[in-house]
Amino acid sequence: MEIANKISNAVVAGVKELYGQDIAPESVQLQETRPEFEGNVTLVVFPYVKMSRKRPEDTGQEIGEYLVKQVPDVVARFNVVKGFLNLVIAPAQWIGLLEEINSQERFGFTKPTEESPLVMIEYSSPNTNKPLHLGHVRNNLLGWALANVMEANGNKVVKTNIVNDRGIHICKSMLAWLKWGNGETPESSGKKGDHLIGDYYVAFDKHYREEVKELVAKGMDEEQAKQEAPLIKEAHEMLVKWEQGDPEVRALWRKMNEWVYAGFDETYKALGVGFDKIYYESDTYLEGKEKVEEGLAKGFFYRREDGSVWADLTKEGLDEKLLLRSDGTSVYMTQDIGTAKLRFQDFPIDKMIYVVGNEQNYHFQVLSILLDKLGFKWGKDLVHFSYGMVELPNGKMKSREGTVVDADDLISTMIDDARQMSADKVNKLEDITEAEAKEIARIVGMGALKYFILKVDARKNMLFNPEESIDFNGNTGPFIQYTYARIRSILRKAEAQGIQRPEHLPTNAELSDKEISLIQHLNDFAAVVRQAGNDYNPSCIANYCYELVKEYNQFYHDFSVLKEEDSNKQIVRLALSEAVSKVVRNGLGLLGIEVPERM
RNA sequence: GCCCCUGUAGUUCAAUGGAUAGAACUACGGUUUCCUAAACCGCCAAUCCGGGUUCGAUUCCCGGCGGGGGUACCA
Repeated sequence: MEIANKISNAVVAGVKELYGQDIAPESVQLQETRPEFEGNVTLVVFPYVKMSRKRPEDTGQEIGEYLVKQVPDVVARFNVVKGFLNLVIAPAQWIGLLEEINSQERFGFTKPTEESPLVMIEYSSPNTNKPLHLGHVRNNLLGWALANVMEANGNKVVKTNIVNDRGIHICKSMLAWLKWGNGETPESSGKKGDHLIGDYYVAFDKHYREEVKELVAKGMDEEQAKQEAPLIKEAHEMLVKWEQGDPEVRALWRKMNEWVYAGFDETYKALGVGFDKIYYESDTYLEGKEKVEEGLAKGFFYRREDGSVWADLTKEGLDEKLLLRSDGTSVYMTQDIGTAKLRFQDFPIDKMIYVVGNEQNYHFQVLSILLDKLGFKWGKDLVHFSYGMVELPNGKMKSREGTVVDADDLISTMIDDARQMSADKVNKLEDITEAEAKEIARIVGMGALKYFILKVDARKNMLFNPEESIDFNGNTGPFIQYTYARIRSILRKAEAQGIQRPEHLPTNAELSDKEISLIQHLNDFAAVVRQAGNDYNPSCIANYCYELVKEYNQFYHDFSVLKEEDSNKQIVRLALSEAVSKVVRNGLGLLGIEVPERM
């Protein structure tokens, strides 16, 4: 960055002196020089041809001459190809840059201060009637990664989760459990609590559909049958009892939710995600109603004849939106308003980020307007971090059709596969304990899963094929982890041999083009972290880590570190290796991917 | 119908408006006396179609076509 700044400023001065025009330093377009040309940094000169009124080649020549004259310690020499001015940077600059990268443990990160804005990130937000699936996994990994990225960009971050713990869906599970459960518990069955509840949800649906089918066979039309089926009526009665605070229903609800939470906690732990503050819908939905009444009193909303409450957003180019049903019960929007109220009471939020799938884009557009009207200062600029769906080869995941990829199954499969993979390797580590092997399999298996999901642009839908297991070779987490482990091995051996990297690198050390290019890429890390924060998109970090490691790997076969005779070169290579391992560790760390010291 | 997102090798993914659009997987062929072969190298292969803006468009704008999502008492 430092080098780019120096060049940018010099170009600004040059354009001023040569052509008498003022340009902004940020507008200067610099890029890495293509390997087929001599140079390290390339200035795109097309923007200046209008000012110079000369051919691109001549313009480049003039600017190049100016740079060599004015900043000789930075720009050693140059050449011009078409409209591209290729600059050769003085080697000492690169050494200085490498030294700087190595001197900072958290290179590229900005530390939050007391004055930093407080960003709250909501993610995960599960329903308590079924276990987590692959879609939730994407949500959780993105939420966690984004929280890390925001923090690395100098924000104070509060991670939060809103648990949808009430509603008709939970009543369905409860009812099924009462009818067919025979008192089954997680302990008695050996099932994880969330899976147990999920099974009863499925059981409800199965019996319910049978009932509907019977009614239809008797001549009732399908819509009516869906309303009239005894099971659904019973579930509704249970929901009413719940709302009335019926002790028995509430006790059962509490018990079964506890089972689910215990199950979720296991999954969260395996995924390596967590929260600073958890909200429950059962606590927030009444707050939402209150807030809506308040808005009604202030004239933001209106009540229809049937008693339902609406927001008219036609002026904003949207539709009218229901806020309270005619029977007075709350809807999704109401609950989100209530949750916002509690959150604002609990924290001085400057910015709110909701990690929620893109199927709810419209919902958040509306929520933003409503919160703004209701006086939440961050409402207008709330961020809906809208990520794409995970699709299966035959379409979307649908729990009713049994086409869901269960999170727990997927996690254990990945870890088992990683274990299998290392067992198959010819050169597997010998002096390894069982516990260590297990831990490595966990890190690698989870690394493969997390990277697979996080490398994809969050906004886009992505495809997961359950038939093909997630790869461990190529553009994958394990590939990066493996390189990291090898570098660590080199560093351990260097230390054992008493080879030390001095604080200041030898300024006269020679650098190859590839080494310079690697330093440039290391330096890019800071910009990538910033970009991830600005775009709310962690995927660029994943792809960056891959590129960096791939480049290092190519080196690895070209040069030796420990066997290099020239001590200056050896020290530089050691420093490079150390920098790569550090940047990769920090980069993957932002994504929630761990690195093994050996594998 | 209306609104939003999206379209890149056989497949899964990249590419601040910049030079010859990159990887990976798959197929085939090489490379271990050498810091961990979960590696490296080689080879085949793509911007949905038509306009526009620009010195320059996968990228921005308009129009088609294809895919996904949303659309007022589900969450």
